[in-house]
Amino acid sequence: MAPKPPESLLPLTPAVLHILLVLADGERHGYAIAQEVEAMSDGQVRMGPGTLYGSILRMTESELLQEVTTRRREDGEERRRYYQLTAFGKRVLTLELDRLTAVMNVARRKHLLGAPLPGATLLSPPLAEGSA
Amino acid sequence: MAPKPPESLLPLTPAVLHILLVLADGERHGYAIAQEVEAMSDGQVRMGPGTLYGSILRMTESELLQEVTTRRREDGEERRRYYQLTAFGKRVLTLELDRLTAVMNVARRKHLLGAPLPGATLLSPPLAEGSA
DNA sequence: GATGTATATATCCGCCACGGATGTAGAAAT
DNA sequence: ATTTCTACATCCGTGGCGGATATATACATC
Repeated sequence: MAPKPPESLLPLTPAVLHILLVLADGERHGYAIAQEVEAMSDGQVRMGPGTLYGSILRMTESELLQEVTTRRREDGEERRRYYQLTAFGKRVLTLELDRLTAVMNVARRKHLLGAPLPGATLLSPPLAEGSA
Repeated sequence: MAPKPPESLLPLTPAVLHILLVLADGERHGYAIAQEVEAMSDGQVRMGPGTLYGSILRMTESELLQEVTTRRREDGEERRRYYQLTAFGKRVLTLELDRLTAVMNVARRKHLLGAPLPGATLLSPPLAEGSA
């Protein structure tokens, strides 16, 4: 069921990439995503509600994410809505990181970066399970 | 005359980043830029005329580029319009590459990439101080 | 107990970049 | 002569961004 070629979603927008990166650690609710993005980018990337919930909606529609239904209701946290990556989302994230690695390699060849990457550039870590 | 903080232009769109990367080698005319971008991205990034000339226009307005006037007229190449990076453009490119390096480092910490970057030299030490 | 701030989600809408379609035109090839 | 490639330019529909705004709960402060 995600018969869409993952390459067709590339390149990702910064907002989408950052959301995927946060969710690579595990499920999060929307507000937490925004906070982590800001933290991980050292305050450089700020996600307002428009970008946040708009991106989440589009990403859910394109099946990069899915809402976690098992959680919630346990405490008084009914307000929060948790999201997690789909297998498709992980694949797209990997492809985008590969693409960025290639871009960085170009930059390095042009001596725009300091350090050379040790050979093994883009190998995709085993994708493991496929929920969905 | 470029009193605009370079960070305000970040993050760059893929089109703008690729154009800057091509021009980092030296001056090029528009059509050559499009060809090199397609070549360097291994055909993944295709730049139609709308994106190409639209981006060049905006980049010139924001002083990332400037047209080269000394050239031309030498042969029968009056058609071509050559562009080169400004110092401001080089600075923005460096900042964007630093930003991308930081993103890649985050990805690496999460084990989404294979190889560790040795130096990651050119940014300010990401850890260190505890402001904010 | 009222007021303020942080948490948390949601919608609306203007702005603007992308990028395909289209047009022009000289140069080179067939 | 016609086609193709080079080279630049403009138009405009689509869609993401992202601030403004709204709602509501929890908690701290006064």
